[in-house]
Order: sequence, then structure tokens, then C-alpha cells
Amino acid sequence: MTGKRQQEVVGRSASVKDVAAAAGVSLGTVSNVLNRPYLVREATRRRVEQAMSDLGFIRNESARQLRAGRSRTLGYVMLDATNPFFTDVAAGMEIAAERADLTLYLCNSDSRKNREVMYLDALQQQRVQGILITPVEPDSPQLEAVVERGTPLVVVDRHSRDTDFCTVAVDDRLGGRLAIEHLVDQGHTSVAFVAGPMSIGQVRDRYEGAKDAWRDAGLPDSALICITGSALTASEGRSAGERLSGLPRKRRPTAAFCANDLLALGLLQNFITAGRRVPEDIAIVGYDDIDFAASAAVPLTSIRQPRQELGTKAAELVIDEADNPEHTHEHVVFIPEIVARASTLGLRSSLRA
Amino acid sequence: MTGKRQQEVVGRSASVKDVAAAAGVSLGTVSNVLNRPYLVREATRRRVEQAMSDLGFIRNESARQLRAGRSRTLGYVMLDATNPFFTDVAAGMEIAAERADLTLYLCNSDSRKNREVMYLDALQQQRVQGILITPVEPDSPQLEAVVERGTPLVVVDRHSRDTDFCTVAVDDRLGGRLAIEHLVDQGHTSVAFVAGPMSIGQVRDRYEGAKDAWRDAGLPDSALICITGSALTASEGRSAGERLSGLPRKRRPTAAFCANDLLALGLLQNFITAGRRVPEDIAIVGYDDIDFAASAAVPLTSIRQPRQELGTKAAELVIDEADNPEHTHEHVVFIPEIVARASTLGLRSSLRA
DNA sequence: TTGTACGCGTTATCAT
DNA sequence: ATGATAACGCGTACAA
Repeated sequence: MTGKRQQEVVGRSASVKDVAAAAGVSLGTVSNVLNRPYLVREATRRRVEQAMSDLGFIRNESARQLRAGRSRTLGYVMLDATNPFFTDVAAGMEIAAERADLTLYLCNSDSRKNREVMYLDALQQQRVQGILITPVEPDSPQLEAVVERGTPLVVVDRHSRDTDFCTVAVDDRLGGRLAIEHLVDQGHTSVAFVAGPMSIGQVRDRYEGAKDAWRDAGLPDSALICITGSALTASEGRSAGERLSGLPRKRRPTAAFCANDLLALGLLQNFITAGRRVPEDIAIVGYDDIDFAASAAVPLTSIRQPRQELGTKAAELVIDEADNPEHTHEHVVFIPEIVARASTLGLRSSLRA
Repeated sequence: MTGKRQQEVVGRSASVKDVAAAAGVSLGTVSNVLNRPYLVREATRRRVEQAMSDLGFIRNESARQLRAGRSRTLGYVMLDATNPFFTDVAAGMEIAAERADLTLYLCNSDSRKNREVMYLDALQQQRVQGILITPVEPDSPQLEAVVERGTPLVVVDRHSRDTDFCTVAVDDRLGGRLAIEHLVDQGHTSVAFVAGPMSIGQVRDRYEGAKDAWRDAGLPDSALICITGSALTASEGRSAGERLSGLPRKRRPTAAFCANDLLALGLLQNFITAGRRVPEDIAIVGYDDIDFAASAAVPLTSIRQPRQELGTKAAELVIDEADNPEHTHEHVVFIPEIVARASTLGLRSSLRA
């Protein structure tokens, strides 16, 4: 009954040393209770555990890590935490992390290069076990530097020319193809591709896939028009709607394929406000199949990407790279699928569904 | 030119010791270059910096922290990373964190108590400088334990009976009042409150505020009906729509106030699909003013909460608690405001706007 | 201006 | 079964 201390007052939290003193055992024994409890006699163990709870003892991860040389955490540097797509990807990573008993920290670069670099530094300084990232720019020296320093790294939802790390992405070219094939199936012979910014690699890939399918259907290039914009947002979708409405009736497409769902939802809103009917006046296909696509005023046909699987696979790959000495880099490409809803389905077709 | 080493092969990354050897200086000099560069001669400093970059040296945060006793990071345990409201709050925190030169890690509890506890543990083990949290349950022993152990803690977007930590929230009662006052202004005398789960404290507060305003307007309690559901989601909103439509025409309210925007958007979708007009057949007010509210098929009137300011203030409070010995706990309550849009504004009113 | 020795909390090894 | 001690990488006081 003599060893008890209440040194919380000092501010510095209790260490194994304090626990040892409180329990009247040596420091090594406390360590054994923590790491190899089977080596410690029942009674002793209980005494130590009691002391730990009395003192509010919490292991110091820094000290463990300094000793062990590696940490028990993963970090995901995400491009945009407010985009549902990426939070769903993150949710997939959490599944794999939990399974491997690892902690996952989310870092939001907000598409800003300097923030991305800052988080990359912080994670490396913490000696995290692995870094997942959807980078602002997939071919950057900073990513190269991370792998050179030996931190397992996986690039998510982006392709890269770099082969020194794993990548996990979705086949955007196929996604574009699926969208157009569906519209062609529905009888459309004049379609607009609402692109957003063509500077984004994925947008270009989706467009390429769309063109492939268009040609395969034997339709003329001139009947697949491309409308570009400055961002992948709903407001850009609305202004794309203005531009479509401005076209002379003869040249106006009967369908639009949008590079993502936000564009598609903006477009939809614009048409409905203008008194047009979807899909009768214009059919719309989005991309990503975010949750809101299904609950839009007219439920949206969209290209679904396996967001969660994307995250899970990516996390599994970093973990493998960290654990498995035989690890070899993989470039995983997932297959998107089309989810057909009212925004493209006429009455006849929906009877089939 | 003799000291250079390439011991990256070993896997263990370069330490100050390696840098010192490579630069041909002592370990203390390297430390000075890092922490008090002004003490080091220009030429020496450059040599050391060169060595650091040659070796890809990265400071070991664990070692620093072990020495310093405190870390340079903050953690936010968020209730639901896929809810735009919380990601906006997080964005606000990032502003304050960046300003204080701190790193912010996001942790997603996904409304699961066990995950929340896991992250709380992890953050404490890392000895983070402070913890921000929107808890599953604001009055839990786990939160109490965190503050007892001396980690600065701020509860975000929740009230708590506990006074041992700061809280930052929004006046939900006032929000409810604003919504109803607006509807009464528009001439409505029969309104539905679409609640979702009444078990959530905030939903109850909003309802209370609504009732206050209703009575103040001299309207009978019976004309403000309450429709409950199991979640704050779009699909619950749709089924609330079904129930409203099922009411006999005489008892059917002319307006609905929804406990959040997702409910409101679901309700809106249901009515539009059924061929009803908003606001002519039914006016709708949402809550949160998420970005999508403005770009819905009928732009949604909503109660805006200062999401970002909420986050910034919360982060400032943890930082203060960590830095300032004079810190006293605050319970900050922000004021919501109404954003009137087409879903409640008839033609006459919009002329005024 | 530069070099040296010590301690932070934990863990593994060795000795008892 | 338990106790003593050296290391992990860094920062700091102090000595040179």
C-alpha cells in the first residue's frame, strides 16, 4: 500500500517506470505484462494491471516506435475530403486497416500541392508503415522520393508512368465505352460528352473510350460533340446545359454523357428548370454513381466504380509491401459497370428492366 | 570526400549520426543546423544540408517527440466522413491547424463506438497535442477519461453535460425557430416537421425551436404535425413524402420543415416524381445548407450552419488549451441563419428578394 | 563554433 | 518468474 503515486498533477503522464514503482515490481515485469503476459504470474499481473488503471497509464507510441523502428499506422493523403468518391475509397481502406490491426489517418491535401507535400513529410517523419495517396500530379519527384526512402507507397485512382510503386485504378476508357454503348443501345445517334477540364487524365480516358465505342457503332465523329468546362462541378454542369440549349434544334444531341455525376446533376437541374423532360428530351449518363445519383429528381444512370474495393485493395497492397519481402509492385485496374436508371430509360426499356 | 555513405540498402533510414559522418562534422552540429542554424557557420551548414539531401535524411518524429514530450499534431475523430457537413467542419479545422503549424489527422469513427474508442486510444498513445471529436455519445466516460489524463479535448457540434472540456455547437433551437418563422411569414398555417430519429439531441432541439415559434405565432399545436423516421437520409425523406401524400387533403400540411437536407431532398424528389409542384403544392425547408441544397431540382431553402467557423473555432480552442496555462473551458454556440430559395418562395415573395 | 554525454519510454536480452 | 541494462534517434546542456 505504499507505492501508489498520483503524479498526474505534474502533467507528464505515467510511464512504465511509474507503474513498476506503484505495483512494487521491476520495469521489466511491467513490460512483460504488456507484451508477454503468459510469462507473468497471475497475482503479479493483476497487481500491475491495477496500477496501470490507477495511474491512467497509456503506452507511449513514440517510444515503442523508436524501439521497434516501425509504426502501426497508415496514412491516406486524399485529394478532396469533401468529394464522396474519396471518402468511400477511404472507407474501403479502413476495412483493410482494421483487419491488419493498423490505424488509418486521413489527410486532406485539398488538391493543393504544398499541402500534399506537407502531409507527405509529416507521415514520413512519423515513419508510418505505408502511405496511400491520390496525388495532385501522379508523376511527381516527391512520390519518387518517398519510395526511394523506403516507405511503401500506393497511388490510388490514378495511373502513373512510374513503376516503382503500386497503383490501383479503374478502367476509365472502358467506363467511357460502357456509357456510349448504353446510349447507342437506346437508339441515340447524336451525343454530347460533357467533359469538364480536359487537363485531367481520367476525363481524357473516358472521352477516348467514348470515341472508341462511337466508332465501333459506325457513327460519324461529328455526331459526338465535346463540351469542355473548367471544373467537375454541378455549376459547370448547369452552364453546359445552357450551351446545349443554345444549339439549333437540328444539331442538338438527344443525350449527354458527363465526366462525373456532379456535372450530370447540374445538367439535369438546368434542363428540368427549363421545363424539359429527362430522358424524353435529353437522356443523361453520369459517372461515379455517387449516392446522390440514385436519389436525384430523375434518378441518374451512371458508371459505377468499385470505390470501396479500390480502397481496400490499395491498403492491402501497402500492407503487403510493408510486410512481405517478396512483394512486387502491381498495377491493379478495376472494371467499372453501368447502372441504368430513369435518366436514360424510356418506358419501353424500363419494362424490360 | 570520404565520409559519404549509401546505407539506404540496409532499409533503416539515415539518422543525424549518419548525416554527421557524411558531412564530416559532429552529431551536435547537425542538430544545430536543424534547430539553431544561426549558430552554425555558413559553409558548414551547407555541407551538412548537402549531406542530408544526399542521404535523404528525414527527422524521426518519434525521437523528437519522446524528447520534447509533446507532438505537433491534432486529431479529429469524426462521426461520419461521408457526410459533407463534417468534412466542411474538418476543412475549418485545417485552417486553424495550418496557422499554428500543426498537422491535423482525420479519423473516421463511422458512428461506431468501438472505432471511436480505438482512435481515441491511438491518438492518446501518440500523445497528440489535442483531440477534436464529434462523439457518438457526448456524455461518455471515455471522453471524461481523456481529459483526466490531460489531453486537451474539444467536443464539436454537440452539447454535453460535462463541463471539463470545451464544446462548440450551433443553436439548433434557434435554427428550428428560424425555419418556422419563415414559413409562417409565407402564410403557412399547417406544417409538418420531418424529424428522422427523435433520439438525436439535435433533432429534438430543432423541434423545440419550431414549436416555440409556432406558439409565438399563435397557431394551434395540432397544426404542427411531426413525422418521425429511422435515419437522416434521403430515402427516409422519400418515405416521409409517401406518408404526407397519404393524408386526407384537408389535413395535409402546406409546408414541411425537415431536420436535415438529406431528408428534405428525398422529400422533394418524392413530390416531384409524383407530379406535385414545389413550393406551390408544398413548401420545403431543409437544414445544414449542404452544397447540394442550392443545386437541387428545386433549390432548397435551408438553415445554414457556419460549418467551417465551427471547425476553426474548435481547433483554436484545443490549441489554446494546449498552449495557454490560463485556458478556461468555453461553450461556444454559433448562430444559424436561414437561406431562402425557391422551395419556399412563391412568385410574389421572390420579387421581393 | 563545434563536440560530448545524458535522458526521454519502451522493449529485448541476459542474468538471477 | 522476475530484475537489470542496453539500445532506438534526437535535443540540449555543457565543455572545449
